Amino acid sequence: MEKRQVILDSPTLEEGLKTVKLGVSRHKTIVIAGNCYVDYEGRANSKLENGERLLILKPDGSALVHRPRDYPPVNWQPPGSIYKTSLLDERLVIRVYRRKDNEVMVITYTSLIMVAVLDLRDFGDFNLYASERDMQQAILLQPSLLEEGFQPVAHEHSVDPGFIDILGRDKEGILTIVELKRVKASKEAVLQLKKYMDVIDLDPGRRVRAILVAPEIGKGVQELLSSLGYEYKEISPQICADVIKKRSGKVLSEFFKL
Amino acid sequence: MEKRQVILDSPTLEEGLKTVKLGVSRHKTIVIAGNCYVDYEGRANSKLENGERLLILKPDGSALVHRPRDYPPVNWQPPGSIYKTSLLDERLVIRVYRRKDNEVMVITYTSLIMVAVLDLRDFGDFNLYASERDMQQAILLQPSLLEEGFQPVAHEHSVDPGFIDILGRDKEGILTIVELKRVKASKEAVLQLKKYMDVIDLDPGRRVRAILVAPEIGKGVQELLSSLGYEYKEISPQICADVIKKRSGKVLSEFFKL
DNA sequence: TAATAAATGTCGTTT
DNA sequence: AAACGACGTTTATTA
Repeated sequence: MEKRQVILDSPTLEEGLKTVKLGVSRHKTIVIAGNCYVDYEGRANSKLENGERLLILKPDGSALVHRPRDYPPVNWQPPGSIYKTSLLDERLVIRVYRRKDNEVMVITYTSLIMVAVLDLRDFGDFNLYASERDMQQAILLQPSLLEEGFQPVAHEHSVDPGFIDILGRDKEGILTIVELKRVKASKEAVLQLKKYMDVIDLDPGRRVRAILVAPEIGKGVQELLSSLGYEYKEISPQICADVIKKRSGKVLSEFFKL
Repeated sequence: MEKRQVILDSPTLEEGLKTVKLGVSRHKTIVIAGNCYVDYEGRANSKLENGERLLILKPDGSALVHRPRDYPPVNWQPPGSIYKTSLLDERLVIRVYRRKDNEVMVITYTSLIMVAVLDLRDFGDFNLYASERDMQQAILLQPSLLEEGFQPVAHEHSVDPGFIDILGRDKEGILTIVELKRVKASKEAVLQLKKYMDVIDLDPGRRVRAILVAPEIGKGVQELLSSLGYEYKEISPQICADVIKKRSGKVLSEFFKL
C-alpha cells in the first residue's frame, strides 16, 4: 500500500513549494509550520508581522493561520477559497482568495519548519447534545418539565417577527408562549419574548402567559421580565439532554417489547 | 544548534505517547494526525465517531480538533486547559480538562499518521484595521466625514443603558447621537440608537438628532429608522481606515517639519 | 438573496 | 464576578 502522506522536516522553500502544490492539486489537507508574515484584505485589513506559525489548508478551501497561543486563528478564510502557491524573492507565497467579499489572505514563508500533506479520511458522525433544540425536544416529550399540566400546541410557530420556540396551554387552558435559552438569560431574550407577546397578546380580555426558560437569570433581567408580567422557569440544557436520552431509551425498550 | 522540532511519520502509539508527553511537559505546540474519536462533556455534550483528524495542542492550554473540512474546529477547548496523555487498551488517550465550566474533551487515537512537536517562536505584532473603533477614530479625526460642520463633543459617552459611540453637535449646534456599525445595519442597531435617545431626548423643546453610520442598510431597517425620525449616513470602515492612514501620515509629516 | 437567531460562541471592557 | 457589546464573528434556517 502506498503511503498516504508526505511529511517534510525542515524542507527548503523549493521542496516545500513542490509538495504544497502537489497537495493542493490532489485536494489533501496540508499543514505548514515556519516563519512567515500574513497580510489580509477584505471586510477589514490586517497585518501580522514575522513569526513562526501553523497554516492549515483544507480540501474544502478553508484555511487557518494559528499562532502558538489563543483559541481562534489569527487569520483565516472560510470554505470555498482558492489556493495559489508560488516562489517569489526567496519566499514561499501562499495566496488564499475568496470570491465572496473579495477577500484575500497572503501567507509569505521565509523559512519552513515542516510541510505535511495528509490524506485524512473522515466520515464519522458528529452529534451534539444539550443544544437549544434539545431543550425544545425535551419539553415536547415531557411537558411537565416546564410545569404540571402544560400542553404544547405548536413549536417553532411562525409569527410576524420570527418563531416562537414553544406555544402551548397551561393546566388552566391559558395560552402560553415559551422562549428557550441554553445559557444564562439576557435582556435580549426578554425582548425577544416581548416581541412575540406584542403580536400575540393583543386582546386585553384574553390572558396570555410568557415564560422564559433558561438555566440561569441575572437580577436585572429578572426585574425586566417581572415588570412586563412575564415568568421565569429554571431548566438546564443538560437536564433536557438527560430527558431525551431516557425517553429515547424508553421508546427503544418499548420497541423491543413488540 | 539542536533541532527545535520532533516530527514522526506513522509512529506507533507508544512512540506517539512518549513524544506527546515530552512536548506537553516542555510547553511546545503539538500537532497530531490520526484515526480517533472524541468525547466532550461540559456546557454541552458531544460525540465524534471514528475518523482521521488533526489535533493541535498549544502551550497556553488551547486545543483544537479539526476535521478535513469546515472552518471551525469540530471540538475544542479554550486556553487554560490541562493536558493528560496515557496509553489505554491499545489507544492513545489525550484528555483536555478545563476547570472553568468543568469541561473535558477526550481524544482517543487508535492509530497515528503523524506526531509533530514544534517549538514555535512568535513575537510578531498583529494589527487589524477597519474595525468599529477605527470608524470612531476616523470621524473624530475628520468630523466632516460624517457631515460638514459636525463637531464631536464626546466619544464613548456613558449613559444609563451603555455607551454612545459619538456625541456631538451639528453645524446648527443641535445635539447629535451617532451609532457606528462596521457591517450592514440591523434592526438591533436601530434599537441600540433608540435606547440612547430614550434617555437623551427627554425634553420635547430641545431637538436631538440620531444618526446611524454603517456601510449599508436594509430596506426594512431604513423604514424603522425613518419612522423613529432618525437618520442614516453611509460610511464604510475601509474609508475610515484610509482616513486614519492619511491622517497619521499627515501628523507624521507635520512632525518632521518641526 | 435577505433576515434572523443560535453558538460548547470567544474575547475584551467596564461596573 | 457580572453585564454588555464587538467580532473579518460563522453557521443554519426561513421567507
